[in-house]
Amino acid sequence: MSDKVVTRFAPSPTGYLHVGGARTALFNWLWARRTGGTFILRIEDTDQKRNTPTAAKQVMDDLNWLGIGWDEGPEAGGPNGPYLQSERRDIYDKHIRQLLEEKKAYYCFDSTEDLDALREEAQAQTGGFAYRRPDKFPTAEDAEKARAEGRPVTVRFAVPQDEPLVVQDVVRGAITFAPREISDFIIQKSDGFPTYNFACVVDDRLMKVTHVIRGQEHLMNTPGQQALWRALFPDTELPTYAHMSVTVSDTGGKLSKRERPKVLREAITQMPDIHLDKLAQVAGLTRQQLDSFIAGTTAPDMPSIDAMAQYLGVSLPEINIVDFFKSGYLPETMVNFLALLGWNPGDDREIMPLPELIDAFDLARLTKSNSLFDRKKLIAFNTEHIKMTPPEKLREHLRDYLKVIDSPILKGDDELLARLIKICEGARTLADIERKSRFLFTDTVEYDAKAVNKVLLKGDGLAILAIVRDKLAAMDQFSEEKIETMLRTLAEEKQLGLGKVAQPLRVAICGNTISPPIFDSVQMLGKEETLRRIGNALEKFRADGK
RNA sequence: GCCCCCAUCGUCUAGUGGCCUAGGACGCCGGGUUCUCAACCCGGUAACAGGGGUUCGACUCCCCUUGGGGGUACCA
Repeated sequence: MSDKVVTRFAPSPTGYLHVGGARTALFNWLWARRTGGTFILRIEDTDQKRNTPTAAKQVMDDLNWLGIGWDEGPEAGGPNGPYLQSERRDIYDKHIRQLLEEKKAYYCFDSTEDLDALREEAQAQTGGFAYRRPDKFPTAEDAEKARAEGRPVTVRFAVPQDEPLVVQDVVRGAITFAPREISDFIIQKSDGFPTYNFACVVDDRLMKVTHVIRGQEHLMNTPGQQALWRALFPDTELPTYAHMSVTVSDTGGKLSKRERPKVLREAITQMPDIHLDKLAQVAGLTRQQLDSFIAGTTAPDMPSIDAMAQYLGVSLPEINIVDFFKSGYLPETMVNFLALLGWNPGDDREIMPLPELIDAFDLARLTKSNSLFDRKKLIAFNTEHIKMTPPEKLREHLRDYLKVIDSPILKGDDELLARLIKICEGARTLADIERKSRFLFTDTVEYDAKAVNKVLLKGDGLAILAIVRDKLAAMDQFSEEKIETMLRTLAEEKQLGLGKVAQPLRVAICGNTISPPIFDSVQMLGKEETLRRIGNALEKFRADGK
């Protein structure tokens, strides 16, 4: 088969794109790029209960941030659209009718309670459940009657029972399933929508998908889907399947969206003196909603969670792709890191720019076993990527980051951002740069008690600070070189390490012991503001200390 | 319960029967550099889950046990 490769990412739009989904999207995308093929984005919105109206947009935003663009799909269009399954109802209906006519599918009128009872019974007997196919299929008239009586009408696919179902998988080889293990599954729900297992097969065929790359959680669906494919499209070739390993969290269990609310809830429970009314207000929740969240019965939406975490100073594990964005990771880092979860180039390369990644990617090198998402290693990757990203590009990333967290540094122009990047060399995340430099853009200094105590109150930090103030005041040229010379000379004169001189000054101007190099920090703050802050500090802590 | 998948340092992994006294990366530990945080430099620690086979020879092949993961929906 020499046809062009076609892959697809088919998320159900239930919320933000999380790392697992991003990895699936990435592998499909990489394979399409590697082979010069097509990458399709298809939105699987067949569950009316679960879909939120903005979720598809959120997923697309996240993919775009990662740089994973689709050749066909929503917004991009394409010859095999529409790409929202909710807009393809007539297509599914047609194929359902075909199966019904060919007696390859049949109507069912069971209620939820009926099915529960059947399952319970099967559980007790054999341990496995397979829907018992009726000897005679209900007719269309029967279905009409049932509908009129208000009973639920679904359609099930009659899974062929004559031979074992063998799935050929790129990563796992041949996997054999006994046909009786595969139940006659529902292909059309009582609300008329197709189920995932059905829509997926129809669309993969109609969209000419050649490679289905997805998580291991879909492995058990595959024999049924393949049987359906053969029933629907005899004499056509099945796509190639690759079931990737799953990624689990390093905080314990499964990498799940529920982790963030969980961590926050635990943090709240452990804080003895929290003003809960204030917290509710910060989160934009009623007190009742907050109590319900703390009790573990509900989880508020993401902005509320974020707001509370920020207010309480709790850092939550990043799960969604936007979380990583907001934590100051570069998209290049995420792509590189995610690619290496369940795949490797076969040599010792790890930090790889995108073109290299694409060039090296190969489905044949997918890993079989599950992997843990190691945030420590992610940070190391980000540090490397920050180092190797060209300054202009990094500046764009920084500006995007500042926007998303709404930082006061946003006021700075390009030249200034470029300088911050330069003097914050070695930063691990964009958040490092922001945190360090923020003091340059705020009017008031928030003093960190520990830093003040250690650097200003203990020893003669204040005395040195006073001298530094006078020396700075006397300078007519306020360049970082002059400032450096002055501070070094002073340290030498006093027979002190530079730290003894620099640290009091640092705490005075930024409130803690962390900032960009002191000479740059002072110069950028400016003479007037630096002197003002030193003055404030002297006044405040001389009084306090005595 | 039943079905399916997986199993090398703490973590991600290389390894496709002899090249393995098991390699790399992150972490961790020790040392160096340093105005803070980082970054950087040098060194070190650490793994083939257990038991049976097959073979002249098993990390590599087979079986069992154990452990982990997934599925078992009118969710995808």
